[in-house]
Amino acid sequence: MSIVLLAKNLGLSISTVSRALNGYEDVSAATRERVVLRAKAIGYRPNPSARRLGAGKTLAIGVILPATGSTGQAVDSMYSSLLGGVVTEIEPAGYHLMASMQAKHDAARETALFENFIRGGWVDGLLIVRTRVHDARLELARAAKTPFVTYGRTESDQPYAWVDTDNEKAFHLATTRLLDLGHRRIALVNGPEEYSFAQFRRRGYVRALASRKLKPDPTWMLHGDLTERAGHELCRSLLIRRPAPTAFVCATDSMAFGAIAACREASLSIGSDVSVIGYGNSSLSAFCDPPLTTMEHQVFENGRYVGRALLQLLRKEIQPADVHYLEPVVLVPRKSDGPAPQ
Amino acid sequence: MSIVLLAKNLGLSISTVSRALNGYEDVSAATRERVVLRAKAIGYRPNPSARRLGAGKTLAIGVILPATGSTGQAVDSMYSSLLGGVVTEIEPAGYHLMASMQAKHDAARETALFENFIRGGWVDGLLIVRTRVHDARLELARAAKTPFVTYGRTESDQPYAWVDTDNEKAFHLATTRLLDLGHRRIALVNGPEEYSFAQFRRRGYVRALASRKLKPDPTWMLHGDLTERAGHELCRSLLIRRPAPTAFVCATDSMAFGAIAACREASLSIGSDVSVIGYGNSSLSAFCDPPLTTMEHQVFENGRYVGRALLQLLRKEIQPADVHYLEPVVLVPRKSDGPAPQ
DNA sequence: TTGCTTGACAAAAACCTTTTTGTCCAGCCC
DNA sequence: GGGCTGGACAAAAAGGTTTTTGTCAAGCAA
Repeated sequence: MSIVLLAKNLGLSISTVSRALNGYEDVSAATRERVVLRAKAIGYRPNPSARRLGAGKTLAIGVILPATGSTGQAVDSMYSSLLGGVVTEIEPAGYHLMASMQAKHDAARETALFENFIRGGWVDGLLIVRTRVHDARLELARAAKTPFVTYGRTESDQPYAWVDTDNEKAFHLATTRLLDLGHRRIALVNGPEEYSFAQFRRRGYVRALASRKLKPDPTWMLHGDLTERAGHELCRSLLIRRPAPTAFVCATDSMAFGAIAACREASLSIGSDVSVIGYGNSSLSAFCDPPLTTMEHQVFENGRYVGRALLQLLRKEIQPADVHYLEPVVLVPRKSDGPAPQ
Repeated sequence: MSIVLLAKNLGLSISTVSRALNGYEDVSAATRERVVLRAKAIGYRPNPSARRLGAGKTLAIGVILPATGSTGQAVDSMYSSLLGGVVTEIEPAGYHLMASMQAKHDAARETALFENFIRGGWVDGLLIVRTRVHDARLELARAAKTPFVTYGRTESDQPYAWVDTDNEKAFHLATTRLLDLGHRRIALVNGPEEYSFAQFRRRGYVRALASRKLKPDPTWMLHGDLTERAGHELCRSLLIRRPAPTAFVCATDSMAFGAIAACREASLSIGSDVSVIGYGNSSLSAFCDPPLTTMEHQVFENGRYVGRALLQLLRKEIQPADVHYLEPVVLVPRKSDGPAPQ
């Protein structure tokens, strides 16, 4: 059921049918309606491949998800929500999501995948997630003139479109809360240093300490994978020091659960002997014991923002510099933190 | 950098260049090598859109992920691993993954998405996940002559390609373990009845009870979403009965965590007063308190199997009936279960 | 020599749109 | 009446491959 048949069926030319369906102005309202109705009636759907070739657009947005976990085979569930938001916005506009995955710490493959996506002409736009402090992907995308939005900021001398959560504010908030509870020995169980979110979080933590005239101790600011395992090990390594920390601010809920496990092994009571704050408000955080004090942000809504921004960039309605959305974060107080032990 | 330029550059015809790059036999080895080398040298990449139109293939595999969670915005993290496995296999073959998402309980949208994917010619093959007992998607895919592999089985009068975990065996195993520990009042905290995996799990549970001459009580076989919240509520509703269950077999680790929370609220000690077994061996299950006894299966590897099967189906090397892979499941004993209280 | 096969390459068709350019006619102004 | 404008549609080009069909010379048998 090609456009040729539809045109023949209507007694019109191919071009008129095409223009009618694509909303051009140089086709009369009566004709347009006739075309649209008949197309629907006989179930005509334009062939995406031909449409892509003809229009020079792929109608696809590319995203490469970073695999994490000890086996390098899992994906942070946060990205599911993010992509859900993106899809919600782009699908009504006829765009689809082309997803790939990238093993952990495999820079060569990462670049190859990226090159393939953008230079190979697979996608019209890109979503770049888990930005690094210095992120080569931006240069690649720019060189290929492929519009993109990053989820997370990075250091760049040129304007770029980004959506991010206020990591610095979040960790300032969490650390301040612990300070207010009387804690003075607060450890930071952070994500990998290379990622910019980790830098922002550290900055928030340091700023909060500094505002109380406390000097941050670098040996209490540790980095690791965003996993329970890493949280567990980092926390354990901190707990054997003397004096030991009385509180932990963790980069993710997963890390916090690992940290809690380590505290428990050290026979510390969570929420009284030691305080732990997570990040992400995972579905589990309300049901664990004790319920986890954590930071919530609206990942799905951020995804929608990203999707809208991508569409507008593709339509050249806005410039990359116009997309700077910093989402506020709220603290969800539960029971995993409490007054510092005296 | 089109194939025209490359051909001109080589002094060959377009067709010879195309056939050389695509491994046809009617081009001499010397010429082929020359073409491949030059293509690499000048960075020629075939335009995917043109290739798709020319060959009548999209080089894409479609998958529609089921959104879950109370907000309907999250995706079971299991699918990340599954898709990781799929991507690992199909990308070297030049295929990409086109992903969409589907809100919970939105049958109309589900069908529309599916129709669009297959009738609209967006993909060459499909991965159908979270199969229902009666699943209309199979008919749609068959009608459109789109090859597909299901993850999970379903009731169908025609052969179809499926990959599944041995849910029945898994729950037989878990239930038997609890029976061996002396439990007699074992509740099943299952997923939504419409999904076939829930049926298999119930069957395994029932079979295990029957093999000990125990009559399964339907009011102890509950269904709910695969979330902590649902696990929590279902378990709570069971605990207020008299006599109350002494053990819970749960459809996912998430449900198990919810169940554990409910038990704790009832002041029951997990692993002694009451036993809980999960499913999935989530990364958290080893770090919670007590560590969760659960069932492990190799989702990533299953994804690889799915990917390979899809490629072979697309190449018509095998028939759907040749793809019947039932993955065994292993129990990971930890501390959330123990001897029945007397 | 003729006719057939085969190997290696080339020409052209096909894939199905979108976009650009062209046509034609009615209406209008001077 | 000549020339211009604009509305509505049509013709043709463009997009870059793959696939089908065609060509031509070399090799070989009868």
